[in-house]
Amino acid sequence: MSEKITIYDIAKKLNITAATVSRALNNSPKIKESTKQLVLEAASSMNYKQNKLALALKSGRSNNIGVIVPRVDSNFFASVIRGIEEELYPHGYQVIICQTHENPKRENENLYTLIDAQVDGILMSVTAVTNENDDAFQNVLEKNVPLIFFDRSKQINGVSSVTINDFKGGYIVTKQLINQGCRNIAHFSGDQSLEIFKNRFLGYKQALLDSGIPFNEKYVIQSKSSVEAGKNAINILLELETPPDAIFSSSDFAALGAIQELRDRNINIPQEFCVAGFSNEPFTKFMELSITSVDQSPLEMGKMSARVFLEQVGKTDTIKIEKKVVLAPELHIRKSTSRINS
Amino acid sequence: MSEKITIYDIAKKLNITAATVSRALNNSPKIKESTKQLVLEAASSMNYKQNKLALALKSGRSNNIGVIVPRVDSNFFASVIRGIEEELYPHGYQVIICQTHENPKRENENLYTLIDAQVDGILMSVTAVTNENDDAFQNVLEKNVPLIFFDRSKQINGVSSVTINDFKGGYIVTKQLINQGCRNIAHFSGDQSLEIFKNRFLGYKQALLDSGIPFNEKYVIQSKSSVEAGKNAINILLELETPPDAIFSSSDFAALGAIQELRDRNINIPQEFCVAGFSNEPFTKFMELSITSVDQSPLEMGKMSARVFLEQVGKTDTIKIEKKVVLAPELHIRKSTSRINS
DNA sequence: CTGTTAGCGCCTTCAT
DNA sequence: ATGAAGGCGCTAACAG
Repeated sequence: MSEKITIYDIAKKLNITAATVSRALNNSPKIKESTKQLVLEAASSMNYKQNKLALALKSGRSNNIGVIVPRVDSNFFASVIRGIEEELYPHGYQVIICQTHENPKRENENLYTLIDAQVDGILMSVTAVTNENDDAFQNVLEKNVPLIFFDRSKQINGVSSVTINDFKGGYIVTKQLINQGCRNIAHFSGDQSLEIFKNRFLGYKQALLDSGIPFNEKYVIQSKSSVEAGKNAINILLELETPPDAIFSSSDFAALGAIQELRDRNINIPQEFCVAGFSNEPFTKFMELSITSVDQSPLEMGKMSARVFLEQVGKTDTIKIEKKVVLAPELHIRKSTSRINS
Repeated sequence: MSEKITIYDIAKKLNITAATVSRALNNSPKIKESTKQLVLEAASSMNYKQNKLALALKSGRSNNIGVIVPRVDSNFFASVIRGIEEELYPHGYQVIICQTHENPKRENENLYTLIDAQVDGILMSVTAVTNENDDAFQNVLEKNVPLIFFDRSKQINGVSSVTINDFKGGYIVTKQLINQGCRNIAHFSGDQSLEIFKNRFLGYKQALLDSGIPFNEKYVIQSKSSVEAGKNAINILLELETPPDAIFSSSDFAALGAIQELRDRNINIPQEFCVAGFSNEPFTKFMELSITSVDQSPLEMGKMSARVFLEQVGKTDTIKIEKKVVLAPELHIRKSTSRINS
């Protein structure tokens, strides 16, 4: 019952050859309509299933695409993956998930593993910008496997990317803080070797300049994306002789940490202190004191990455199609930075 | 440069045969140490990579396992997937993700697609309990592909599952509400054709009985897992002539909706009304009015499912190893049900 | 210890 | 319109 049945079994039953069966199944025009019917019926009655592995071996295409992310249990990455899967599903691609856990070595392994597995493309968010993985990326390109970066990208010739305009994101959120009357605006940044964090920072800086507010280096703190890190960071800032009156955090989690700490110190938000985050994590909306944040439209980012992949796949041209898609960030203004209505 | 190089290329270069190369690469004891070295060196210098597809075709094993979930962008499922990936990674398995979007038809397609793709196992959370997909499940079993349910399971002979004790979860959370002095405890349930929701409900009911509190059918409302659904549900309850003074919701999102609505009506939580949820979504902890919820240890559930798979894979015995792992739920008591400290 | 051969399941020229 | 034969890359008897 569970025996694998092949086109040879069908051929034998019909007293024809496997080649004919193959052609019939693939709807080749060279096959007589009558035999085509015969084959189709036999195939379904015998419960025939094409062996994708054999097909993949023969064609060199696996119909799998690999997705590499730092971790899958974050709302942002999970949403991107959802978008990718939804977009690729109708095209018959399966999505293979890899996690780096922010470890460049894992990233390296994942890249080689996916290539070994003969994926038809790799969509990924870069973990770090060491160049120790350059060989792995080169390997991907040499194998002519489409490589697409989303969100966290890396400058490599011939590689497409889908990102948001992080500079603008940083800019508009900072402007909002300024509009609320804040003048001593601090910034929690991530690892600035990653472009996304660098650009958010630059947007922040530019907004200050454009408003005639001097940039203060002491107001910029590099912190991890966690509640704990946010608490630590705000504590450092509050020790300054001129403590800030607002924070733009590159991470919603760090923003939350700051808020919790401020509250413990009975500092009124948003009246005395405004806080804004980045990523629009679900909880920012749900909080009683909802948190202003910049949305990165992860679902759309995933879908767009998938579309870029679909455009590139199969194109054997050595002329690399390098496509840079930049999505617009969207500021969600909430209570944590709304002095007007509070 | 990007040409695929095979064991034949290595063989040719070394004037030996491909079989020898294969054996050397696989560290066969029959190969002279010296030639083994030669082969290894040649392989690395020629940048040889094994073609997994050919291997898979030959062995019938793909080293891929399929994971089917309703959606990937929920903290619970994402965490389970993370657990699965982490556990299987050291064993060389890749994880293929499929989403059903709660659509039985998609579930059916996903099952067949994964079998077509020759996955070595399927780990899944069932979408619905129609029996329209019975053929698809049977197909999996006939192909002798290990099938493991996590969280949402389905009673099928020979299929293992990893779940939590939902009955107990419903029981302990209801007990907590009773301990806080609540006597008119309502329940938001999910689709009770799914065992998890049925069991949470039964636990709730039992807790009431054990405390001598009469069960009131009108207090049980079936609602979707969304903020909006929670609002609708609470509004219905508040119309009753004896409105409840507490809710145990099978969904954190619905619990949140209820809380928002209660707050709009200036009903004091937890003093006048207690609310508890289920799943321990991140936001339940982050809220200023943190929400009591039952943790399902999704990471552990994922790892455990993976381990059960690893135990079963390769066992060709027709004696099916049916293993039922039940994890303990953990109640996280927070402000929404804590009258003592507030 | 190494070479020869066959085959995993499918597709695709080349004949007929 | 169909059959025959070779090969995708690798492994596993079976020889020697």
